[in-house]
Amino acid sequence: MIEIDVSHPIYQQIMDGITRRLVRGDLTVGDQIPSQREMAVILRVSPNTVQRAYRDLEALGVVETQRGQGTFVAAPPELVDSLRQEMLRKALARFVQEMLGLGVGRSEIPKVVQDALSPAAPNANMQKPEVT
Amino acid sequence: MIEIDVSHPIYQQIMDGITRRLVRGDLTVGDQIPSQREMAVILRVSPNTVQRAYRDLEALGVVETQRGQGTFVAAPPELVDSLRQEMLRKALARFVQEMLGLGVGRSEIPKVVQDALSPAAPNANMQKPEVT
Amino acid sequence: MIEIDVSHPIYQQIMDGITRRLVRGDLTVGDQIPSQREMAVILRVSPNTVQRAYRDLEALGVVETQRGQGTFVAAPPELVDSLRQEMLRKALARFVQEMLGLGVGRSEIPKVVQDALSPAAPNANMQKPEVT
Amino acid sequence: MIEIDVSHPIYQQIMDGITRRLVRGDLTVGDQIPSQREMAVILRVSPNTVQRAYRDLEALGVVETQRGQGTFVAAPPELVDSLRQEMLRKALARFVQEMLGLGVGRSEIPKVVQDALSPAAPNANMQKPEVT
DNA sequence: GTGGTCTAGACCACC
DNA sequence: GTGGTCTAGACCACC
Repeated sequence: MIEIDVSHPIYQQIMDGITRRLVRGDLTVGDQIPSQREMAVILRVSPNTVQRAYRDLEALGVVETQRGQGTFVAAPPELVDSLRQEMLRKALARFVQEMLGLGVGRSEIPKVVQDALSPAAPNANMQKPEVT
Repeated sequence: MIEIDVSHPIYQQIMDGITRRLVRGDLTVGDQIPSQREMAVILRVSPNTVQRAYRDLEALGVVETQRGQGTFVAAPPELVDSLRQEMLRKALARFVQEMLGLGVGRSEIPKVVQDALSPAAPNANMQKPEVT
Repeated sequence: MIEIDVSHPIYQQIMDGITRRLVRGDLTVGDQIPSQREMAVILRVSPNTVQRAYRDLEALGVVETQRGQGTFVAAPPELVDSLRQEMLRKALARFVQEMLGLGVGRSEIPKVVQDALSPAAPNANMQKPEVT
Repeated sequence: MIEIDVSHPIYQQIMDGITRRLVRGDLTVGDQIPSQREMAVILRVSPNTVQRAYRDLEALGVVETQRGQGTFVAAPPELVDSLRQEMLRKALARFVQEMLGLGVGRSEIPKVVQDALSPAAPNANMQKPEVT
C-alpha cells in the first residue's frame, strides 16, 4: 500500500551513470573510463560493486576491458542510440505514472509540462491544472 | 560525476507514501492510518522508524496522533493543495533534469512528452527527437 | 487528587537545560555544544535520547547541526528573548499555583515573596501570612 | 552542567500530595485517607511504594495507621503549621533560584511577581524586567 | 489495543 | 572525530 523503495542496487546506478554520460555524448567510443579501483575510491563503494557494474556493461557491449590497459567505451552508434531510446522511454513512462499518481489527468500532462518550462515560472507558479 | 543516490531515508519514504495517498485523494481528513505497529509489520521496518515518520508528519500538520487511539489524517484542504503543488513541482523539475541529461533540449521536451502520450505509441515508438 | 508527576521526558529536560543556559547568557550564537556522544556520556543517557533533544532544538531554531562538525547555538537574540519570556511566564505561573495550593491567597503572595527576599530572613523566618 | 532531574521518588510525591492537602485544610485530624491498596490503584503505583509513603508519614506523625481500621490523619495543628512553613520556605527558595537562573535580579523579583499577578496580564504581558 | 519514551547498540556519510 | 538512520526490543500511559 505504501511502497518502500529500496532504491536500485548500487551497481545498476553505476551502470546508469556511465550509460547516461555515453548517451549524452560526454563519452564516445574509445574513451577510457576510470579503472575499477579508481571508481571504487571515487564513489566510496566496494571494488566488487564496481566490478559487477563493469562486467555487466561489458556484456552489453558498452565497454571493453583490456587486460593491463584499462576499460574503454566500446558502444557503436547504433547501441548508443538504442540505449538512449530505452532510457528515454523509461523516464517518460515513470513521469507519466507519477503525474497520474498526483491526480494530473493524461490530457493535462502537456499543460503542466508547458507550465514547468515557461520562463516566467521555471520553478514557482505551478497551478492546480484545470481541464482546458 | 556519477552520482550515487543512496535513496531517501526510510522514514521519509513513509512520509512520502502517506502524503502521496493524501494528495491523490485516497485519504482525507479524519481517516485513520495504520497504527505504528501495523505499519512496521507491513513495511518490515522498525516501529521506531514508523514513529519517526508519523511524528514528522504530525509536525507538518498532515496527521494527528491521539494517545491510545491512533493516528488520523489532519491535513486541511489548503495543506493538501500545497503538498500537491510541491510534489508536482519536484516531479517536474526532476523530469526536466532527466530529459536534459539525456540530451533532450528544453524546447524538445513537449514533443517527446506528446509522443509518449500518443495512443499510437504509448510505450514503444519513441524516436530520436530532431532539433526543430 | 494527588497528582503523580512523572517528570518531563529526558529529552525535554535536555532541551530545557540547554535553553536555560542560553537564556542565562551562558551560551551565545555560534557556541558549540557537546557532541551527541559526549552529552550522552555526561548525562548517562542513550545517544538517541540526546539526538532527539538536539533535533527538536534544531526544529525550534535554537541550535544548528552540521554533519561531521558538531552542533552549534543558532538562536538569534529575538528567539532567546522569547524563550526567556516563556520560561519566566511558566515559572511564575507554577509558583502562583504552588502558593495558592499552600493556602497563600493571591493578594498575600507579594508579601511572602518580599519576606523571602528580606536579608533578615533569607531562608528561615517565614511567618504564617495573615489575611490583610 | 545540564542537570537531568530524575524527579523525586514517587513515594515522596505521595507524601507531598497528602501533606499539601493537609496544609491546605482539605484534610484535618481524624480524617481517613484511602487505604494503601486503594491508593495504589488510584495512582497506578506499586502497593510497596504507597506503603513506604504511609510509613514515612506515620514516622513524621502526620498519619496514624490503625490495624484493621485504616489510616487516619493525626497531625496536630502545630505540626500542620510547621509543615506549611517548611513547604512555603522550600517553594520560595526554589522560585528565587529559578528567577536568578533566568537572569532576573533579586531586586527585580517583586516586580515580575507583581506583573504576573496583575489582572490585566495574568498570563501574557510579561516583559523583560528593567531595573527600576 | 494505541502512541510515547528510552536503551544500547549498529552502520553510514561527512570531515 | 561528527551527526543521521535504523534496529529490536523494553516499559510506560492512556483506552
